[in-house]
Amino acid sequence: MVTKRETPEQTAPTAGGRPRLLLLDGHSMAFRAFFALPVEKFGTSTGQSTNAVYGFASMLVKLLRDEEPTHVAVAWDLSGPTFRDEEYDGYKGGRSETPPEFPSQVPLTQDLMRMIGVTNLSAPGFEADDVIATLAHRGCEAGMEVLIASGDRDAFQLVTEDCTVLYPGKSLSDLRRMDPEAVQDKYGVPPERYRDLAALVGEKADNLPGVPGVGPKTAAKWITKFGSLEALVERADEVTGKAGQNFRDHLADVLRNQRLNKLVTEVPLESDVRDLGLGETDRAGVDALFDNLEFASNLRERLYAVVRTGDDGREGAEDGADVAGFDVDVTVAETGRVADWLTEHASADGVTGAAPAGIALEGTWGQGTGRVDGLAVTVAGGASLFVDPTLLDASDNEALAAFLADPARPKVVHEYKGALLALGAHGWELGGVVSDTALAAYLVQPGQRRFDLLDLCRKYLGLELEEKDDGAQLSLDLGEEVENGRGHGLAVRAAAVRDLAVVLSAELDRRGGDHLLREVELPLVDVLARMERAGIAADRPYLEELQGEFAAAGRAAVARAHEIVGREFNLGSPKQLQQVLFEDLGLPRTKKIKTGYTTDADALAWLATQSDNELPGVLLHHRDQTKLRTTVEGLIKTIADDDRIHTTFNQTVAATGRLSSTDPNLQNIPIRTDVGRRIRRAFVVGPGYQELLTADYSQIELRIMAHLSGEQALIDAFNSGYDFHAHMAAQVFDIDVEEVDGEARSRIKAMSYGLAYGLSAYGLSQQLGIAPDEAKKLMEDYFASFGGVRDYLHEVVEQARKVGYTETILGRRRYLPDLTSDNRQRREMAERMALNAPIQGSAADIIKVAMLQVDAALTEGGHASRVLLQVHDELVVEVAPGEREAVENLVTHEMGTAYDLRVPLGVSVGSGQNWHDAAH
DNA sequence: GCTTCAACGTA
DNA sequence: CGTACGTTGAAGCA
Repeated sequence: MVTKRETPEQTAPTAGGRPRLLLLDGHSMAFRAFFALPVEKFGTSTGQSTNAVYGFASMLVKLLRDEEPTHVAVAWDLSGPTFRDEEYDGYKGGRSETPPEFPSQVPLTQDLMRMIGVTNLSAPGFEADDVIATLAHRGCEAGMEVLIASGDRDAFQLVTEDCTVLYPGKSLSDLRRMDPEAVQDKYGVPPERYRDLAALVGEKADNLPGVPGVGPKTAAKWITKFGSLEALVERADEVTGKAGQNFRDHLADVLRNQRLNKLVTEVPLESDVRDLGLGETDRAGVDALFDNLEFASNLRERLYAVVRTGDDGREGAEDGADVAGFDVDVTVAETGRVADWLTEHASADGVTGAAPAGIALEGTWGQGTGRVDGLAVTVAGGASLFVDPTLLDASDNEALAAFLADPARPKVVHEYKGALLALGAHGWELGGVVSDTALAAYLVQPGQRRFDLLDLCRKYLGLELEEKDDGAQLSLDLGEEVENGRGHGLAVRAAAVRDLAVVLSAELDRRGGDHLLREVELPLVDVLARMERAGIAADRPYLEELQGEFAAAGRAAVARAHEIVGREFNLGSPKQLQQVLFEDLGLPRTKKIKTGYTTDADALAWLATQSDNELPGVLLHHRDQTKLRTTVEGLIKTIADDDRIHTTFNQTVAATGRLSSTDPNLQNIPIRTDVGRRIRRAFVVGPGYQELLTADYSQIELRIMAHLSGEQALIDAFNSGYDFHAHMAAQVFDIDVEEVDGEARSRIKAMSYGLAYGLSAYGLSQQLGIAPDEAKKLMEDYFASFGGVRDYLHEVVEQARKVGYTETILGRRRYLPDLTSDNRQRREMAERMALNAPIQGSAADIIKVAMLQVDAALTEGGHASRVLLQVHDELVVEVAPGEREAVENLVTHEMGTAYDLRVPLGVSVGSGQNWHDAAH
């Protein structure tokens, strides 16, 4: 699939060919692009809208490819007044407001043009149209063929045999060629009379009213009859009817319009048309810009295919033709003939490395299970099979099962884990999956939160897939209507997945994430699917007991609070709470928030110290009890029929590479307080198993900091064998480890952990409840011993600012365009993200590798024990009878050897009948 | 019924 | 003025 691209030759006119000048009206085309593409679908993770830039670029690429111009320029309006404003102060008056998402995209588009090698032009006091008119004029005089891309109809007056206007139709890519004949056909007048027509009709967008009741038809009729507007004015008396009277009444407007709509062909410009040759593209610049804008490969590839980049034909360049067409020739095979179809199109003895088949499912999944309502397989060439699982006979079922499970027949799918769960519920296995387009897209752009197939198609294939009213059906919105029989939409999805996988794979290669996909994320999907399917056993009666207890305590707190205040109010409402605390009781104000003053736990604790009033304390207690009650209630709701809780692990949500857990979230079950910790007793070993085992990494993030920074003092602290934080404290305060008291140890512990988050001296002081000066002193003392850490953190941010992204030990990137933001708040936020991402992300890398190793070792050792949960630095394993010692050794070993750091990976394990007792 | 906000649980 | 998540109830809107 990787082919060398031919060197484009459009910058050197073929022998005897005329030079061809392409002129674009920047603002008008960018504005068209803005409205052609939904702004909410085109934006970066940091809020920069990109629809106009994307649309403009993709239109330009199409023009470069189709028209092969030798010279290109984009003319832009400047913000100041033009001579037209001086002539008519209502000029462009009643224009509706520019959408706020638009203006910031103009300089971005201009930057892109410059990097591509296209000249940007503008002239003070003139509009872009005038610049274009001037260049068009000079181009024609120089014997060039001129093309003008503009969304402004005034450009039609420039049309000649040598000068064609490309005017956008319904979509941006659909540019209509307006040559003299086309103008005549459309308006009934030749281009040189177009101004006359426009003057009569008026231009609403420019606040230039024309003759009431006169549209293009009447205007053309008059101009044809009289020959020109000039002649028409002279013989105005001869014009009959109401329209004629209106014309005479509005003659001044018409003449003004005609003066204003004349484009100036003598704008003073520094550049000569000869200087507008298409220059060389700054590939690194474009790459960086596209990364910042979070554009991906399809547009990039199409662009590089049509410009001069200096390194054309380099290996690894993707052949654009492979995806450009997206020719889906879907034939939905009759159900009942599955075996035949598979034999014909997806034969088992097909060559190794054959193009993968795309798989798409209609169905649902979650809670560790799922259901398949429809399945489509699309192979190279577009042939597709649609299967309704309820209509299969035994032989079909067998053939399909064999195909799906066969690791030798490669497949690509969107949301692999969902497919495993849904298919698994029907007894089908899925093997040979070589890519998951959602996972691949996540690794390309980890900042995105959603990876809809539709969105990805738009983004990476430039295809507008349209969701039909009836749900899963998709059609191609490329002016080409497709039939939407049952299964057709699914087959299109499967085809789209195939094409997407190719594009994303190329993109991932470029970003060095290929290894991460193939060796870590993709294999992990199967492990996660089995974890979700297994679930963790829950003790329902115990949870219900807790619920009753927390509810009663909550009710008591409510009663007490009402008693104190002397009236009833909703303790759960921050708004009512503010009323009671600050208005009724007149307690001192706390920190300001959007909706008034905060009533969070810190603030309530502070309030408790500010007066003798019991209320803050009661509120705090109520908060605790309510939080615990809702947590317990949420858990009870999710207990499945098998008395187990099946969470969903999301692999494409956290920007740093961590997993997240939802429905319910089992990664935030209380542990810090004694009361909260009791909830963990509800997670118990299930029938047929002996106990739960937990294994966690100790101080993994700090160990990663030691590894990445190379700070010897920190490395030594891990190798000392002493209590880590106490050892660190001893270093900082220059005392013996035995002399370190609890206070010193906890301060240093907070300092160490805070570092990885970009904690400030102020933040540290807040957390430790000490003066800012004291916190600052603490930081200085800390860095006096561990300066290498500070140097490393600075270096990480600097490097990220330079290249635009951070990287983990396995090469997982996080893009942070805000590092160069002018907005201080955004920039500093991005800096903290930059220093945290490699640390948190590397820890995520390590535990993912550990999960794969543990899982493989359990299988290899023939153990029935299984991993149930992952909580960022901890694994929860359900241990089968008689396997405890073996599993404990195995887990400790595999977690400890997941990655070779400069310090050992500390692992501690514990086991017990429930999650609480398995702690250590 | 939907979204936004404040609040709070975990690593 | 500390990173990364998900869930809840209240409030405001349609």
